[in-house]
Amino acid sequence: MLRIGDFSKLSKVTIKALRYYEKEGLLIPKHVDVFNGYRYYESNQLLDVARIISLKQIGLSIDEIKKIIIDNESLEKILKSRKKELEKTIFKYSNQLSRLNYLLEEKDMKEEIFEKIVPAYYVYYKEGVLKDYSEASMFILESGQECMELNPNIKCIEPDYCYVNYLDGEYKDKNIKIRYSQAVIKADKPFNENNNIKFMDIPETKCICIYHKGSYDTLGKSYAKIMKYIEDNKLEIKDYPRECYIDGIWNKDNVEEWLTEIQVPIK
Amino acid sequence: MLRIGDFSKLSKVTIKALRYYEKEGLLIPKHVDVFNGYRYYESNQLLDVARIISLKQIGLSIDEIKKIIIDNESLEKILKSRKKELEKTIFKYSNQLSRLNYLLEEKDMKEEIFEKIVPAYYVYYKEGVLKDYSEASMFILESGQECMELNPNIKCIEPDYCYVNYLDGEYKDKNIKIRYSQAVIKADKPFNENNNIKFMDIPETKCICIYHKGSYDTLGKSYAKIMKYIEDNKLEIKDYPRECYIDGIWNKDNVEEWLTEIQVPIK
DNA sequence: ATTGACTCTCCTCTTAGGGGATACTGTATA
DNA sequence: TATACAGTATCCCCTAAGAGGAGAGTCAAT
Repeated sequence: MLRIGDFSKLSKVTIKALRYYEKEGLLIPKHVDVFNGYRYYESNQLLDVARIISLKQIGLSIDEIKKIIIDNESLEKILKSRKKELEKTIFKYSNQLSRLNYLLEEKDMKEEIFEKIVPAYYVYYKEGVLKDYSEASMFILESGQECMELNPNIKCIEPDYCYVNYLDGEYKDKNIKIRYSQAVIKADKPFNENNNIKFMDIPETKCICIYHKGSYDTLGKSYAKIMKYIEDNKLEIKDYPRECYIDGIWNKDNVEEWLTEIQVPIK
Repeated sequence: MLRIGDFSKLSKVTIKALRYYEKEGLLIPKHVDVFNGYRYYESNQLLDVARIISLKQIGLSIDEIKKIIIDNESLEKILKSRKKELEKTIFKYSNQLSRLNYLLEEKDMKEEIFEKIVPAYYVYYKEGVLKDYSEASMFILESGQECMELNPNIKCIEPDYCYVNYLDGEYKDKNIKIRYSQAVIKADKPFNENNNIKFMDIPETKCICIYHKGSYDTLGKSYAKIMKYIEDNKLEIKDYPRECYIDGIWNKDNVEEWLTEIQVPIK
């Protein structure tokens, strides 16, 4: 019979861990002295501790190991679920590494691009063609008015979520095909549509995002950055980028304070 | 000014997290109402939260992010150290996956092989050639006696650690070249050696291990298992396997209870 | 005035033990 | 035989990054 210290040295498992495994019911010493509480292990319990260590070394949690050893659950089932989890984990960390390398390669190392999951929304939208960018704000304003006339009781969500998609495949500065969308609160009855104003559900989407501060003249730079990022990290674009307006002429006089977010939906 | 709920929706960061970041000094709301404690954020703080999220998404801890944002430490330094850590992490999980796949491929899925770090020891050893395996126990016994005669005050470590290496490159059942080693407590003066008994330090070693229960006749099966494991997981053997004796004829009458551990040093 | 949605602080919980305090035991030495 | 010291026991606090919930206060609309 071995006292805990010797058993610990033989098994190379710390005394703390052995006591913890006992508490969890994973490894009960063969004998515990009634008077002084000393734990006594038998050398063949090294087999039991080896099993625990082996399972730990493929990354199973104590709870999972308990399921296997105590509740006699199917090892295969647990291993398969662990495998899936492990593959996900490795994918996650590979992603992180890729982003990290991207950052280290950039000279300025601007850590401003991030990922988020944009929830599902219900939006009205209007498409149109602009002669040039200066018409954009008017287009947006008119879309809102037209929708309100059509549906006087409609309400935008709060906080606001509205964005523009550029529907041309390439960059243009004339005859720009545009779609303006604004998230609204769904009502019991469907809203009225017309030739211009339509409604649709947009699903939850994972997006790569960047905030753009200041004038819209330099938006192109932010687009370029985010596109380079997506390319470098081998991500796949799933839909038109969304240009979301947060602060602008409507609430900030100083153009330096305008804030726009570009969201690129990815797979 | 945005209340925490709206700021949370805009940034897609939970309220709990926002409060936590404030507590950590990472993101202080622009204004806190003195009377009711309400936090008010400005929309341009979305840029700050984006930076935090971006750094979190390459796996930096809050403490590391604090170093960057609050203490203004070199981003490059932190990113590089994170990169090293990340590469280690990915290696670790890839290892786990490889072991997991090994287990899933085996029909019986015996999770009995494990890895451990065997500490450094100081050992005496004796080499010799056995006519066949039946001579082994005698060889071991005589080694011990010879060493004791040479060094009457020598003491083995407790618990015992002793093992045999088979020095032939291939399997043999006659004229087996063997080395028996036993860990002892180092003394102030070096011990006496002779032509048979030598001393050496063995360094700390990472080993793949398996316990073998029962008669030595079936040790070959355990060797085969562990070697297949090492091959399947593409590990590199660094030294002769150690056959460590834990329980045997000296303390257990029943051969079924004999316990032996095979340790294969790897890189 | 009331209701319901928001917000506040404070508390506990999560993993797998590690570190340390304090008290008791067992054994070897003087 | 007394003592020193190494080993063991239990108990409590700590980890990271919030999540979950309790209980109380606050805001805006009806």
